[in-house]
Amino acid sequence: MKRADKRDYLIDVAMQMFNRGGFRGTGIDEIMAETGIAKTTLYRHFASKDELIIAALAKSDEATRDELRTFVERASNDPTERLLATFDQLDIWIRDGEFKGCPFVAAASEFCDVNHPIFQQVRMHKRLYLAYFEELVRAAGISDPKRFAAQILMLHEGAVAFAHVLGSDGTSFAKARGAESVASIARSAATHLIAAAMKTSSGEAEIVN
Amino acid sequence: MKRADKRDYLIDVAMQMFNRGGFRGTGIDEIMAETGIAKTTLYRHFASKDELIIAALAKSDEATRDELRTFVERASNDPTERLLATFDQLDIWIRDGEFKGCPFVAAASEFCDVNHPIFQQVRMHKRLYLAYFEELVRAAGISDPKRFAAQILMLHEGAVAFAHVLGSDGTSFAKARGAESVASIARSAATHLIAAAMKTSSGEAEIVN
DNA sequence: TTGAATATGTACTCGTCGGTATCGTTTTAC
DNA sequence: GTAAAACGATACCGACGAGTACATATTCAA
Repeated sequence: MKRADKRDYLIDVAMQMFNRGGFRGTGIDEIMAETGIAKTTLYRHFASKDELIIAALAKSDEATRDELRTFVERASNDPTERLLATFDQLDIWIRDGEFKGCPFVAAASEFCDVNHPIFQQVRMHKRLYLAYFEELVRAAGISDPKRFAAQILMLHEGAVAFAHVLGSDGTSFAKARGAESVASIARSAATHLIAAAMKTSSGEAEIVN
Repeated sequence: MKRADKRDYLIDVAMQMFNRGGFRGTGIDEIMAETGIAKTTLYRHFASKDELIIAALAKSDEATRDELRTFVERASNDPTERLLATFDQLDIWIRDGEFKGCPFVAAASEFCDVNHPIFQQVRMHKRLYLAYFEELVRAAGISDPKRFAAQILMLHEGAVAFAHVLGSDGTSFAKARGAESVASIARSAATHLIAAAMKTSSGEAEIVN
């Protein structure tokens, strides 16, 4: 394995383990054991555990945003449908057996000092996510796209937290109510929000609460 | 200070510190230093740190649900207004300088094994929260209250995560857009959802996505 | 007042975890 | 083919954190 590949492999495995066991909860030694890469080598690639975490989050940020983007572009050409498609992708993520909530939110909880570089990394990720939503909202011709994008993001984050704690599959909620997934419930909420937003932006400016 | 009071004081201070510095991030020694209570005494009250955490979460669960309940009951008699009032209380919480995201969600991230008693405690808390929302939704005469309550809870959780990472005050979002708070944006979304739900439940059963 | 329960303080154990040092081996680049 | 860089293994360090032991002081009930 080439040097660069080794670095990438390290990042990938580490991210997976952080997801499963938390950031503070996953030790360097465990990452060593799992990857089969020596500690010395690890520390030649990353100056510290924190830097490994940051690198892992950075790569994950890129990857998830890319995936979302391509998923949305393939889903439809209609801007409104595209906005809704983000919930379909969310659904896939949540249903996937590895789902353990949003690792970025988890990182923000574990490294809760706002000035900590890891927290900053998380903030950057969410800003970019929000910016992408804003782009989609703008394309759909909805007024006050910043605000509406925030609402959509909230629905996403909420669905993730909900599914994480209450269980996406079976445990407590989903099973009780047919087979409707958490993400699809969020999607349905988004549908109503979009309908309402379309109505107000097509007519006169209207104040709703 | 009486024994029981000491226990309570311990729990309160610990919870505050967990909020600020995370659960794993806050050491027993720091709690000692902050409370002025000796380690021996602490361990006479709680068998382990985990039990202290569980006790702290349990008390916080009671307290927050009680606060919400009384806030809502004082806010209005109209069931719909009551549902919306939950967002006003959310607003107060988020704006409060101590806000660091939801400690329950943080706990679920840090103790991410689903069978861990701390995770279970978190799950229980969210179930109770959800049940209360369901109660409010039912009172408002909205159909499929379980589902709708889930949507409201998602909006809440989403607003909390959003404000935690992106900053409720100033940092990146709120300041840019006038003085509108994250919670009030979520509230506005809830308004639209309620309006849509009222419309469909007053007429014929209607399938919306 | 006296005895039992409870508190304090300090010092200690013991495991873990992040990070380093050393040294011999393998790979890569030219 | 050879030098330089990268890798692996193992042992190690220092810090910290959870939890205990123990000897002393304080409260409180009978």
